[in-house]
Amino acid sequence: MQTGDPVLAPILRKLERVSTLDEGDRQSILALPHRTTRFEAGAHLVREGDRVDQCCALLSGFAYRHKLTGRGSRQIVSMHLRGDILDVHNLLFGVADHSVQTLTSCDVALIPKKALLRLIEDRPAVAHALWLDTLVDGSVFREWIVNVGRRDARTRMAHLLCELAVRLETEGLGSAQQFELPLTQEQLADATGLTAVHVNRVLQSLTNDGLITRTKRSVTINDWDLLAEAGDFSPAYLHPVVQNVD
Amino acid sequence: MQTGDPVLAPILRKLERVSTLDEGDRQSILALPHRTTRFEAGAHLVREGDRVDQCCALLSGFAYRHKLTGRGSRQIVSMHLRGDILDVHNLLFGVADHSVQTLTSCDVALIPKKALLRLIEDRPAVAHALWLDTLVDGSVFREWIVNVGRRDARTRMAHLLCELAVRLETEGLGSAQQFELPLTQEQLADATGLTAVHVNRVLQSLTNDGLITRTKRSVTINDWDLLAEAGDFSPAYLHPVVQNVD
DNA sequence: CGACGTGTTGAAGGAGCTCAATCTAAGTGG
DNA sequence: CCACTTAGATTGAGCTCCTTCAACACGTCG
Repeated sequence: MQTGDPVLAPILRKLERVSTLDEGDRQSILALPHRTTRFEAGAHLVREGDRVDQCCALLSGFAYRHKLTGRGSRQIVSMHLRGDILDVHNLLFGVADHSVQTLTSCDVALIPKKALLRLIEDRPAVAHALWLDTLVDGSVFREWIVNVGRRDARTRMAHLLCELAVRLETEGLGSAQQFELPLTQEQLADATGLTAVHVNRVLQSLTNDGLITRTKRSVTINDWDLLAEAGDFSPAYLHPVVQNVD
Repeated sequence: MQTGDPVLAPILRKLERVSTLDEGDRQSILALPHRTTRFEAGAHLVREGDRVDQCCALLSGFAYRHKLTGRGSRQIVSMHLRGDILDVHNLLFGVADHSVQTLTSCDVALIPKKALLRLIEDRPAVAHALWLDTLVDGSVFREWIVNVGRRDARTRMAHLLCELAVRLETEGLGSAQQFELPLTQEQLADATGLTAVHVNRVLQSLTNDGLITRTKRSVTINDWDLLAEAGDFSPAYLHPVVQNVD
């Protein structure tokens, strides 16, 4: 992140990766009223069932969304990093249907719902960009359904690592070769629908096969092609760039 | 479905369940240019990788979206019935990131992408409604991740049955007690991340416990509360009604 | 130091898978 | 109307991937 950037620049950059905005659109996004708050790791930004009247956008750190089953187990449904808007849905829904929690300490911009709704009315291109953003979200959700539904544990884990690597690199937070993985094995388990114990074994399997190297929370991908192959990963579902929408 | 309805009425009804439209919005939706086509069961409406320049909306019958893994297994990521727009995402993405296939024979309205894009520009309320529709889609995807990731086979199956029952009833296609289930056990397996054999056993388990009764492809839910309990089901994620968005 | 969160390891059990056979219902053609 | 085919449902048996439980290791932080 360049210093001197406007506070909301990461959000703008994220939107501009998938959408085209003009100068007026850009200015009105950067000028959104907001309150920047630092949250500690593990803080709840939104709880399932909350009435929400502001929108959270991640300026730094990592967060995730999750749901609890009635039996008490937890499923992480998405991971988020800098630039991600965490709850556009809450903008239009009244009540949160899932929780959002920080993974690391995070800087979060809290934007009043009304200001965003006004922006959407005034700036169709921004509305369009936000919509596209939720569509990309949807695409990632679909891939996650496939991942937990139809891939075995090792493949699932490799897939998740690949996704994180690509997204981190896209956002300029490390190379696809080497990045910080701020998830505990328990959290990795909740993201992959496994148990922490099995995550541990699967990580060992990937490590022993030389696909990755781990030191604490840092992951090195030794051979991208091999890991992508092991994870049945192809990045199209991330819709990383603007596509031709004639 | 009332006879004499405009052809696109089911789509309008669906949108109006989650959003508020005025008379002009309504008219412009109903006046969308389109071609109505009948597809046989099992027809591909969209294939992963296709360039798409029209949008499919279901007027009758059942369809589903799915992705294939590199290992050849299939995961159904969502079910669709009358009134559902099957590929809004393709409206904004250039290339389909998953396939859409009919389950039964279907009447499908094919709407040119350009017409829809123009509608979105001209009618902010319609754009808003379509966006909300994709947000509801997203919410359902999240619940499916939870279902496949964290619930055991029996619970998963019961959950899917509950979802279908609620959605069918909402759309006026049968009561929540009794409805047609047009999925083979193989397709149910692909929707739940199980195998057809195990789906069979789980259905037997639900039947033997008296929760449901099956005859061919028709399902009767004997005790809604019990099935919902067995399926860890609560319908909030379907966002069935307009919520207060002040 | 002790407590706690996280990672690691082992052993045992089970939920769900695989494979393969059988059954049923609904065509389809003669 | 019957022989034949075929898609789907059902059943059994064996196996395996992943879970569960429980112990221990390690680092950090009060």
